Amino acid sequence: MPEKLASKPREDGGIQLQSHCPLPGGPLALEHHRCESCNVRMLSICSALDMSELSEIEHLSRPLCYSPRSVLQREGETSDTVFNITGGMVRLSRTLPDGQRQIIGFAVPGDFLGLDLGENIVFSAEAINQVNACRFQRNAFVDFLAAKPTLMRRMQALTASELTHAQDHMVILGRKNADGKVASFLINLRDRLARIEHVVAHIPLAMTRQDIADYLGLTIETVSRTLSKFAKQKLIVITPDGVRLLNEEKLRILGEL
Amino acid sequence: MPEKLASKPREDGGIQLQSHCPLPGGPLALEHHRCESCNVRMLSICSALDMSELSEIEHLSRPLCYSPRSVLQREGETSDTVFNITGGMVRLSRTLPDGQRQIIGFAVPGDFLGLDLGENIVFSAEAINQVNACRFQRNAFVDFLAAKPTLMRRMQALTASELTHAQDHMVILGRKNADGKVASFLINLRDRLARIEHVVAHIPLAMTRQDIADYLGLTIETVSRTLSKFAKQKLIVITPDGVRLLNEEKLRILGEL
DNA sequence: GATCATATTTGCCGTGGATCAAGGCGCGGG
DNA sequence: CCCGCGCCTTGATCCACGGCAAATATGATC
Repeated sequence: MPEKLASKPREDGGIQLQSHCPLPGGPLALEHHRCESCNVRMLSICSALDMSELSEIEHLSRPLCYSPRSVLQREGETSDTVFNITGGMVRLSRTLPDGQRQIIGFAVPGDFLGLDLGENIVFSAEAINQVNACRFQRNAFVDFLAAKPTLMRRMQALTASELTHAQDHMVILGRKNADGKVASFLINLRDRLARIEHVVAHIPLAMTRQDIADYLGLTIETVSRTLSKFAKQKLIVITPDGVRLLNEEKLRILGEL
Repeated sequence: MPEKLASKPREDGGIQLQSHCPLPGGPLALEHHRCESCNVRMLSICSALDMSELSEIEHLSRPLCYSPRSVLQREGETSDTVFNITGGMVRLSRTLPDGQRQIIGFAVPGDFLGLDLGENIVFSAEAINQVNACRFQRNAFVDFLAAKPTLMRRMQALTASELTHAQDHMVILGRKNADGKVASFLINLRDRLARIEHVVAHIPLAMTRQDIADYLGLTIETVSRTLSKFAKQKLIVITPDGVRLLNEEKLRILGEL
């Protein structure tokens, strides 16, 4: 099952909490916002910092903008940077020797890339739509971390929370049928976006059907059929750039098995 | 698919690195070993401690022995303790509302239970065979942690490593067929046990076939059939208490897809 | 050693989701 | 406006794995 690379990503729909950056060709540097007024501060590791620490870390970070389909880090390579995602959506994936892909998660604003603080990259991270991120030199970040116990504690809590989330996903992959997988995907995504934006009526699906399939351990056809079926059952409405949930209760029940 | 609870576990085969404890009925207190001479010290979080810190933590820990099928912690409940596993094997599992079970991992000596440091237990932990563990009061442990940055750093590294391992397992669950799942299970278990004991000729399978199935997202019949097939192909030999790998190379290739 | 309980294996058959194939849709470029 | 290229959908068929049931192995108890 060789990967066919998608070529024209959607640039719409995704969550965007920060300013725009117009051009492709490597990440574009953004003028520095004050961390103080960062919209994802309380969602990210930075919530552990007080105002003075915040201005310290501001000097360590480089706010960047990644265009759709650009790569933040590539599995198997090494990297000396870590990221704090502040806008857009990032696809995190691993590839099997035979080319099959498993998407292990979608990073949204507030998420941190590089929790393991090691130089070896174990999963790829690609911008799905326009992505804003604060980039840090890993060494500088580690040093800063060593000097700020509350931040270290926050990193630990975040990593543990990611671990729990990974376990949730194991349950989905190992024990749910196609309906259950797609239903819980929609519900989970809704809940996640609700923590960031507060508009939940419409769920933008910035990722492709193939991405969803690779996330849920299904094929693109099964994802498409299942969504069509849900639409036929009046559980959702499929729009050009996402879905609207009509019967969240029923979806939640479906998602339980 | 209601769970039928196994009733008579094997008490053999599993890894045992610490002393024996004869009786069931709640965990049995063990005389305290010196942490200094603990056989899993360098595998566990304790590797971050120097001799003086080691004797400090020794006073916080209670070495216990759990009999097969006893429960260290139960999903959905709360707990004020955390564990360092020093002997035996522990089954970590989650249960879906409809009773289906997903085993999210098998803890072996050196592994830590309670990485999230929260009071809510998100997965059950049950002794598969006789298990030895050092138990800590969570509050006391957290306080100790706050005073020992190197230990905190070690916890973080361990949590991140668990996260990576969880991602590996997502790939297995989402993208591998039955042969690939069973083959990588055997190879991974072998590699893991090799880090602890150094005898690798024979892999003891302390867990039941049902456990393996619930770990790999398969049914017990498929696990059994696959193992039989591997045996017929001379890749393994099935013994009463485990398997012996005959053709590790071929298994490794099978495990790649 | 006989009995019993549970775990495991094996055969048979059904099905959910994969695979193969054929359009349809949306969008950017000429 | 038309064309071409991906993405998405839908239908038809296949097959790996699940579900069921019966046979067998293992180990515990008396």
